[in-house]
Amino acid sequence: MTKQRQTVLDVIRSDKCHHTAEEIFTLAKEILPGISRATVYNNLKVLESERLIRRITGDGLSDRYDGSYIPHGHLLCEVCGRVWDFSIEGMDDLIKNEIKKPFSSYELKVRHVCAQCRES
Amino acid sequence: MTKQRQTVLDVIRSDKCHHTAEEIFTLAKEILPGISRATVYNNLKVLESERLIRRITGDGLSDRYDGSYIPHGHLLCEVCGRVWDFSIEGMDDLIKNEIKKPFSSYELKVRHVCAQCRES
DNA sequence: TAATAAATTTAGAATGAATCTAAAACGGAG
DNA sequence: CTCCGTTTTAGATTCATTCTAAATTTATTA
Repeated sequence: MTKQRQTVLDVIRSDKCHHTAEEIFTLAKEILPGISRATVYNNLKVLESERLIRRITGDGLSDRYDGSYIPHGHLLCEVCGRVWDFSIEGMDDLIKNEIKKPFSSYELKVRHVCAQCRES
Repeated sequence: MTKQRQTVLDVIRSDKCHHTAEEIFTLAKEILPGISRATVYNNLKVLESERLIRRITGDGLSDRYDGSYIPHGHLLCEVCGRVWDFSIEGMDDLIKNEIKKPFSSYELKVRHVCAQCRES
């Protein structure tokens, strides 16, 4: 665990909101001014493979990163791209019953327009 | 409905498999050799907005397009990117009960490695 | 602690899917 | 047929992400 990797993890964990790689890069630079974009991307991959973070695919917008491991749904604003969590109890069983095969992960993404974007 | 738009729709509907934009472009060129990549992308957007097709976001790989409107889950191979359908009865109610807000669409994506990719 | 091997970092170049541009072609209403 | 808005086209552009190769850091072993 290098100081760069720890910083990336700290940034992701320091906020309920789910940041993009670019936002994480900007925030990490405030702590380690010399950090490179490639290092952020490298570490996002490593941390994801260690299951310390989870990538939320952006549906055309940038991907975002989630520091929580508890399975949950994502409510994605189609306009600004921000993501909120919601619980999805029983989803695991629903999937197991349907596909009857091993699977590595799943994601439930619900698209809407958030209150803030609806106003403007 | 131009002949280009009809061709794109025909290509998407002519196969159970869910093609990428590039594959649709290649297949459309066999029917209309002069068709341009931009036209394929334009029409994919138009057809999606008319709810005649649905975009399946590729999770890092290319997006794919689905000619079916019936809500269903997608089983995505992490290696080759191909997508299979499965049914998700009761999902609509599950989401409505959880988020209690209007939403425009949702997608359940399950990731695995398909039999073919597991072999090689 | 020194020597060596392995992993990580860095800046910038490269990739590739998707979008944009502006000019040309098309299509439908009258 | 004529006009005007829409669509098409080729190619340039964008932008997130990945790759590269050299330099640095970290870990291992002596």
